[in-house]
Parts: sequence; structure tokens; C-alpha cells
Amino acid sequence: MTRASALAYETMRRWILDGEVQPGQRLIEEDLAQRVGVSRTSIREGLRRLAADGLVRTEASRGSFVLELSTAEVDEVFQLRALLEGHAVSLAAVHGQPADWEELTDIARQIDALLGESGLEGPALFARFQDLNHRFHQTLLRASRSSRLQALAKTLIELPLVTLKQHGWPGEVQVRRSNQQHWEIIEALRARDPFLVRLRLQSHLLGARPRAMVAQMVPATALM
Amino acid sequence: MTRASALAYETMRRWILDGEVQPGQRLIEEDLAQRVGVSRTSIREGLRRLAADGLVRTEASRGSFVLELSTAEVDEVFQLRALLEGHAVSLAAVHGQPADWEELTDIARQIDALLGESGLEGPALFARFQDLNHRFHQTLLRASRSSRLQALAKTLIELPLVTLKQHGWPGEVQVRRSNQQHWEIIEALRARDPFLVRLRLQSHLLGARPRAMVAQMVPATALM
DNA sequence: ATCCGCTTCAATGTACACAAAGTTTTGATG
DNA sequence: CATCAAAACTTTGTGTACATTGAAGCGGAT
Repeated sequence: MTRASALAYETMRRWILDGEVQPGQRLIEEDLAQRVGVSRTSIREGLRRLAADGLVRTEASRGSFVLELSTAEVDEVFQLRALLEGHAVSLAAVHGQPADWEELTDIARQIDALLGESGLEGPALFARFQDLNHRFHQTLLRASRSSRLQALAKTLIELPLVTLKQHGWPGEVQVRRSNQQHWEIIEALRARDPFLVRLRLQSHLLGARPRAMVAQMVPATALM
Repeated sequence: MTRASALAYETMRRWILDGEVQPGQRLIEEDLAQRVGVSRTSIREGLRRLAADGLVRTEASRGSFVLELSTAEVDEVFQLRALLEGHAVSLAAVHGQPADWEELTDIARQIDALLGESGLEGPALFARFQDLNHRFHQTLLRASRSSRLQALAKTLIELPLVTLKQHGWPGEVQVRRSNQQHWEIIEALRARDPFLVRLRLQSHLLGARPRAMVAQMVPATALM
């Protein structure tokens, strides 16, 4: 995959993740080709990659549609993330290097700094936090030294982003609590305690689900 | 995706899983188009789907290559299977229906029947067992009622098949032991015991790894 | 007025042709 | 004989035209 189809893929991916196209919306190849400025061939290739990522669903001879996620499905994704990322941090505790802890520490510091800045509110705070938080979790995955696990989790992490605008932004309080948990995860990693770090990461993820979802929770015994 | 590209995908997929093309082998689009009897366009679409499944790796402007898996990577895949399928059976114990248990029982009976047939040896026994075993695990996944989990595990299950011919066939003794464990898994499901069934499934999978791999094992604490 | 079937149209699926990139061969030069 | 560069060739990437399919609109019959 080179210039044109990569451009198509990345452009459309951004549109979906940034909410510029709505969940459930039909994507028409000809339109996309015009808007991105490449041929339908490259658009199609991009759409297939997005389908593989799970960000669009393609029905034969009927077109492609932006992913829609019900609340229950978002919850399902978070549970799977807890499972996979829990395993990842557990591996990270064994195989990770001090350089990994440094990187994580750096990100956590930047989030703290964010909270220190006065005048940073709602959408702006959220966007910056979102980005740093994403990097934190990616770094955790990389520290597991398992590229396959990393790939599996990466796709899951992105899915719920399509519905973000519907859930509203988390408040400053929640960001603060979230980063507190990041510090605790780093601590458990430095101690190289695979059990503790797994539990802390799973609490972190399952506790972070949007409030509306908690009602849809599957019994806890099912996750473990 | 309709006739031509589906044909391309399924044909090539079969070639890879049946070992008719070797791991690491380069796949040339023009050749494939001729052999399958469709245009390069459809071949390319098939190749992209195979890449999404992980069965081929595509390098930009350089071509597509059949997946190669080192022993360590096969082991990694089995560990991830243990993680995901362990979770799946745990969910199945909660959400599964009697009809699911019946289906599993039926498959286990067929495997027993296979062992009863005299004169069934090496390759032939293996092929039949392989198929039934695959159906057993697919049924378990379906019983979890989590389509996403099912999709994730499905791709993992197929990966090690590309190297099967290198590992040789399991003996009748191993098939017998394997199916004994299937019966135990069914028993735990009927009892709706999510913990026990998870442990039994994980033992089943990790114990079934080819002997050569055991040397490459990651410490058990890391899996949990 | 409603339902069925036909026509029309819009969008996807497939093939092919040309462009770009990479690899191999060949030949000249030290 | 080895090395490097340029040309020829092979293969992948992209654009465009045509085929097929599904959906929507129209018209007639009951």
C-alpha cells in the first residue's frame, strides 16, 4: 500500500474517529474519491482496510457503512480490552525495560501538567487528555513485547471512539482519578508484579466506562 | 464482496491452509489471477482480506508472502488462544444453552467414533480429527454469545495451520487424550462453572502444543 | 386506492490498460 | 576479475471503462 491508498485510508479513518462522518452513515465510493482526490480503486482499498479494523461494515453489493456501537457493545469492547491489556501489562511486568517505565512516567507527568494548566476546559482538555491517554496505553502494549497482542488490542481501543461525541466529555475529576490510576500501574510495573498490575489495569479500564454503560454490565465472574 | 473476489479469497485461503503454497512463498498477482481464473483486481481484494486475517503479509510495492511462523510465535498464538477462548468458555458457561451442550456432545461422540474405526491411521485420522476439533472450538466460541470475541479467536485459530505439515501428525494417543478433555470441558459447561471450564480449556490448549514448543514457553505466571 | 411488475437509475463489482517502483541483467571500466 | 551503473524486464499501484446488481420510481390492472 503506497501513496494514494494510504492517503485514502488515513483520511477516511480520521473522518470516522473525529466524528466527521456519523455512525451508521453510508459511504459512497464515488463521493469519497472526489473528496479525497484519488480514484475509486484506492478508496476501495482503504475501505477494505477500515473494514478489517472494524471501523466500517461492508455489505456485498450494498455499500459500506460507518460502525455503529450500542452501549452493550461498547461494554463488550471494554471487557475484551480488560482481558487483553490485562494480559499485556502482566507480560510487560516480566519483559518490560526501565526505558518503558520512563516513557510511561513521562506521559503521566504530562497529564498531570495538563491538569495544572488553568483555563483548560471541556473539549480542549479532553482532546489533549485523549491523546496522552492513548499514548499511555499504546506504550503499555509495546512493553509487553508481543506484537500480536498489541495488534489485537489496538483495533479494540479505537472502536469506541466512533461514539465518543454521544457520551460527552469526562470531567476534570475523572481525568484526575484516571491519571492517579496510571501512576499506580507504573508503580506495579516497576515492582515487576504481574498479578497486581493486571488487577490495577483491569480496574482502571472497567471503572472508566461511561456511566450509562454500567447498567448493561455483565456479571463480574464472567470477566476474571 | 461477491462472486469473483470471494472465489479468489476462498481459493487462496484453502491453498495456504492446505499447504499447497509454502510459508514464506511469494504470491504473484498475475499468476494467481490466471490460476484462479479471475482478474488481478479480484485477486488483490482477496489478498487484502488474507492479510487482514494474518495469513499473508504484504510489503508495499514488493508483493505478498505466505505467513511464516517461528516456533516461538506459534507458542504466542496458543497463549493468546488460551486467554481468549478461556474467556469465551467462561461466558459460555453463563450464557450458553442446552442446545449448545448437545452440539458439543455430538462432536465429541463423533471423535470417539473416529477412534473406534479400525484401519484409520496417520494422515487420514488426522484430517478427520482436525475438522471435528475445529468445529468443537468454533461451537464453544459461538456459545459465548460474543461475536467480537468469536472473530478475534477465529483468526488466531487458523494461523498455526500454515505450519502443520512441519509438526507432523499427533498420534492416536494424543487424539484420545484431547477428546477426553473435550468431555471434561462439556461437563464443566453443563455444570455452568465458569472458573472450572476456563481452567480446563486453558489446560487443554496449552497442553496440546507441539512438543518442540515447550522449550520456548513463557513463564506460567505471565498467562494466568 | 393498493398492489404488482417493469423500467430506470445509481452504486458497487470486475476487467483492463497504463504508470511507477523494484529487481535483475548486462556491459563498460578500473 | 570485480564493481558499478544503466537499461531491460518484472511486478505492483492506480485510474478508468464497462458489467452487474440492487433500489427507487412509475404505470397499469384489479
